[in-house]
Amino acid sequence: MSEAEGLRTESLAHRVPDLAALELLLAVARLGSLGAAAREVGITQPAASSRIRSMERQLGVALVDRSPRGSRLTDAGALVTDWARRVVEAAAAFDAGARALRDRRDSRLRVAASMTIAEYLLPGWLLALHAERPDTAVSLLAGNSAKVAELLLAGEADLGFVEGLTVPTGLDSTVIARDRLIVVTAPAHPWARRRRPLTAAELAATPLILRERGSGTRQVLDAALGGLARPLIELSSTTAVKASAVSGAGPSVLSELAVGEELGMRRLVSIPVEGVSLRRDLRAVWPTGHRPTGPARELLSLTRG
Amino acid sequence: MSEAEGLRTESLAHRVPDLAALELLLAVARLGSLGAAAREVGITQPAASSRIRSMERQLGVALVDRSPRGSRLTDAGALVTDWARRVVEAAAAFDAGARALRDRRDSRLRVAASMTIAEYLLPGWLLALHAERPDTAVSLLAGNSAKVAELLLAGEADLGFVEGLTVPTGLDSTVIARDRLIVVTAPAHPWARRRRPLTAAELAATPLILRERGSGTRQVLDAALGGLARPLIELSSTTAVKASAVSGAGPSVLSELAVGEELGMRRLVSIPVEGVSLRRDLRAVWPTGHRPTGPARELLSLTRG
DNA sequence: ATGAGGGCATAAGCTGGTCTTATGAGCGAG
DNA sequence: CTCGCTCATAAGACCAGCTTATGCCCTCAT
Repeated sequence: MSEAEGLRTESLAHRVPDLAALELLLAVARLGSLGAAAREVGITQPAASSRIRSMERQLGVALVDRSPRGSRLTDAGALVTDWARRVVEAAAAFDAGARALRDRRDSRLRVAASMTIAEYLLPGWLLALHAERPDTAVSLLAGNSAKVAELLLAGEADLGFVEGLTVPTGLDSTVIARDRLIVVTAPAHPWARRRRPLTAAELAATPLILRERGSGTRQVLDAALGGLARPLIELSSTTAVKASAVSGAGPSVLSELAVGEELGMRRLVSIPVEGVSLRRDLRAVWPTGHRPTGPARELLSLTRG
Repeated sequence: MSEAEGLRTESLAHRVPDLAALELLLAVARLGSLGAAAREVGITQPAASSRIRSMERQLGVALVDRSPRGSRLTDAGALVTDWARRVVEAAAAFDAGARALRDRRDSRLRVAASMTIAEYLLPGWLLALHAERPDTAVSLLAGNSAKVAELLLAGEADLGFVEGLTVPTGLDSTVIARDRLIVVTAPAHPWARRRRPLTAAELAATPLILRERGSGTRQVLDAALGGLARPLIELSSTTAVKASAVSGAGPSVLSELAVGEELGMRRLVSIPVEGVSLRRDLRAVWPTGHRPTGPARELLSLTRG
């Protein structure tokens, strides 16, 4: 309670309305009425009125034009609503993922996935599946390729997703997407100012921030360079690798799935490379002969395109 | 209070921990200790302990392994944390945008931007700027190209961003990115099953869901088709157009910036087109002769790559 | 013209969640 | 063996946000 606390940069949570308020705002935008929005989210009209008002106070911006025949977003409100939609979508993905982690047993569809896929792609697929088949309970187990294969072969999972180069024996597969590994550095790194692409030899000769051996990402890189990748540090999660690269510890090689956000915000920059193929296939896998049916087939069809 | 209410699908806000809890989880992941994380976010250790515990109850998943010498994430916890990070990042973008809307006057940098750029790109740039120059207050005014030009020429904005085909007279500009308009439909639309690309003539002959005339998107499309785009409906926001297209009302033409999420989740599919260039430049603009300096130059350098 | 109905705002009171302080217990290092 | 770090538990205070009960404004239809 000291005075000094007043000077701290208050956390996001104090500056950003909570999810209930953001959902309410989206409902107001869609329905054009505070009362109707209140009904939709299951609160009373005065509660909605007060919530929107306190959100406007918090943001310091008028969001809705109230009139005796409804409420419309102001220009600023429309913009805020669009940004709010992205927060709510991220929360929906979080929810879809968390449900799948919880619904361990007795699920109609048990999925095993590699970390990168579980992290970046699966929540979206689960949302899409939920939109089409709201009552399909899905459970998720995450692990490396070997673990995914083991679960499938033991009958403890119905459908798997892997990102390595090889398909584990005993499994059939189909390619559902392609991924590309890219070389990234912090913007301050000398490589960021190169005018010519990096050569494979240069890449192989430079110590890199890498995932541990055995990860799908590392496998692909080692294969592309002929088993030569030199680690500067080895870290056990993609997130740790990214954080290290952003902080300028050195160059790294990461899936473009993992670094989209960082590239967009220029926390990392992509370095062109020539003479080496860093593409890899993302595959759905299942025990040989047991073509996916039912919910598994449904999910699979959502992932292809 | 009827019993039936217990059966309603509870809203996201009831199933997703609030932002403060998610930030706390990220701090625990980074620091490896509940107490240290508590200090970082400015609460006491028991509060952090209880918050994490109730989050675990809410999600039905154990997130951290507690030990007398620290706390580490479980496997499921690591996954949840990665999903949480995306929610927090979306919230940070929301916050950056909202601050810019609020800080109207007396800002060191006044930005005017077209809707699409304000909606999809600017929050990320503002976050990056804030990371490098935490004390730069930025204000944002959104409008169409004409409005942006007007603000710049009246000296009410320091830097503008537009997405149209032409640069308004009296302004200098530089291309900061390229955008592409793509033809999209709901997955059920016949076009989604075509094997050959759409021709320009087919596109011009088909009524489309479009933004109103005068929007940057519409300008580009009209120019590419020779002024011929036929509207099925005209809507005044990108969001409304997307919603209409997702619902299957018909094909639409939208910026790839706007539909990334929808394509990823297969709520929309992209239809290849031949014989027509739907690329457009995104430009930073400023009054002729007044090259951006100071914060404006800083922001500009973040947007280029 | 006049009432019905939908829209929003305000006031008062309750409730529940979440924080704080205070304390205890496990483990490791000096 | 004790200090220092970890986390857990208990008790009480506090505050935010909800509901219920109103009232006013505007529009539309009778």
